Amino acid sequence: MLKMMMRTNAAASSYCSSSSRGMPCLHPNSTVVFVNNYFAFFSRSQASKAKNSRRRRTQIDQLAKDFPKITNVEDALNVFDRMLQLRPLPPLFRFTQVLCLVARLKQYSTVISSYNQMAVSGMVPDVYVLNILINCFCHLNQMGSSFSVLGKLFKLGFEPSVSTVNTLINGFLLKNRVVEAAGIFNKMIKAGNCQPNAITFGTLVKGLCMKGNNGAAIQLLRKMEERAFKIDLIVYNTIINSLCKDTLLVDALNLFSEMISRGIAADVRTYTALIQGACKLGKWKEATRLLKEMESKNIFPNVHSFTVLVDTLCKEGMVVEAEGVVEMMIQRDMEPNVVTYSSLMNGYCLQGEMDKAKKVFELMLSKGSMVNGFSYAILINGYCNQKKIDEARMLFLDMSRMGLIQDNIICNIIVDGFCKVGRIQDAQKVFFEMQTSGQLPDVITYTVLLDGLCKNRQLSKAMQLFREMEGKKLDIDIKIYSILINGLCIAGKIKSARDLFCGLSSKGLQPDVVTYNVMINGLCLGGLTSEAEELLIEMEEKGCSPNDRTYNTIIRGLINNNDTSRAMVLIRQMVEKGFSADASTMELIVNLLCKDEVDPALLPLIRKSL
DNA sequence: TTAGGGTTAG
Repeated sequence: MLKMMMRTNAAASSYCSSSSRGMPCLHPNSTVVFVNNYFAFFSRSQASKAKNSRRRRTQIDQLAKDFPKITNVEDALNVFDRMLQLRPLPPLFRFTQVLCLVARLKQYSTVISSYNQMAVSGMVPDVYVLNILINCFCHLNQMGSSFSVLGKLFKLGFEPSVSTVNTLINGFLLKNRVVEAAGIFNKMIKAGNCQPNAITFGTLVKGLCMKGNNGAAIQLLRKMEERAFKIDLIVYNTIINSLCKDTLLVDALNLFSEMISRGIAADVRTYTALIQGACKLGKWKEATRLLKEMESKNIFPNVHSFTVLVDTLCKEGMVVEAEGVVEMMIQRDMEPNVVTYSSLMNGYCLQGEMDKAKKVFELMLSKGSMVNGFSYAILINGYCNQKKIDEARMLFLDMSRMGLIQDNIICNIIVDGFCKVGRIQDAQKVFFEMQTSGQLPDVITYTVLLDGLCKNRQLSKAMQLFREMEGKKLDIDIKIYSILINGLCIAGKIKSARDLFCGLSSKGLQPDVVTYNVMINGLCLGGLTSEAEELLIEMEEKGCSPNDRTYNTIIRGLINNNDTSRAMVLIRQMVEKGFSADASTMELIVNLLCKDEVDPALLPLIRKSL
């Protein structure tokens, strides 16, 4: 394990530092070393040669036999080290096999450091090895290094294969860099010596799905059909999964039927995606039907499938049922993984059952290396939502000790947590620490802090932050303007809020229901209830439907401004639309009833609204 | 021996 960690730490940087000098980390005289080794080997006696050759072949054969048994990085590296000690070295493809195994285990840095060891031993890479390296750098988000390897590929006199291009396209898509991915694809077509294959299209389908563009993904699938490319299970699964995530279960089931009618058998991933789609829509009967159908086809749910069930049940508030699924897994000798437990923990957090959530977290800790950044984020978020910021902060600090990265998502959670309890200085401290540690705040960090400053009546600091956002050319959307309009309203600057609201269309932005709600609230706070009512009419005319929050805000505004009769009209409207009074509106209505300020004829209506 | 598919957090 220690050996593996040392390799991983030395990994990518080793390649990059040398490649930045224009010389990737291959041994400078690798061919010479290889030839010297070769001749040194042949200079031995013939008898010794035959004996050694037999022994070496046996050793390599034994190592090759071990390959399928390798399920972890330690074993892979063990085999790799034994191979490196053999003289002469085993053929390159044996090393490539090990690199593949490690890459499949997602230990990309380890692949790179192992490659560097091969280079030091004098091995010259071929296209396969270089493609594996490019793939690893892509997964490590080091596209620059990927292109350095591509340069090396040319230098060695190779041509990029279709796999090289597919790997680079996938690398860009992994990072949402669709334009660059499309650029490589177009170059590939233009150059003509490397034609796209089914995997190229499969990769592009995945890219479109990642962007939520299911329609375009299906169109590409149809183009594949026109060009007689084989459409396999992976392409179908990619689109079915994307449709299910977007709760388009009917479309997913249609594609599923098409797939089956073409003789492509579904697998556990297909069914898992469909079950998730059904669960997300609360169609539990459909989920059960799919579960029975898959088992009737001898396709059995695995840890992923059960985890999807646990997650969706928890998000539907059915934590007891989710517990049952975890118990069922254990009964079936299926070990729940970090995602299963984290999902269950999230379920408890959503219910505010922090003690139970903490117990799951402790259970995970007791199982060794089961806790990851996600687990921390879920628990920290749970504590923040319960306004238990000190518990959240302790966990946040604990992450560094555990060697876990406090990424933007976690920092944003903790900044928000501090803001929600009014500890703006602590929130700002995390915000500044992010900048000094190189974990640059993103648009969500800014949004969270801006909201915190506004709600804690620190308007000048909020405006300063907003200007910083503009200066950094962050994508300032309608949510951010809603926060700012709300801040101005809370500070009593209704005119400024109204000016900002009226200027939205000139910025190409449309107010949404939240923007209308905060502006209506501001107008009510300023006693401008007639204008608030006009805005209610305007929003409906512009196709933005008011919600229960809109009605509650305006009704409270009218009551607070002693316009009981208009409040009653809007209570009627609210009830007719199926909305009801929230706790604070209810309190105001009850006060009115106590003061006999309500027409008794309206009592049945009020009862309905409560 | 290389490239495309499923689960958790703001």
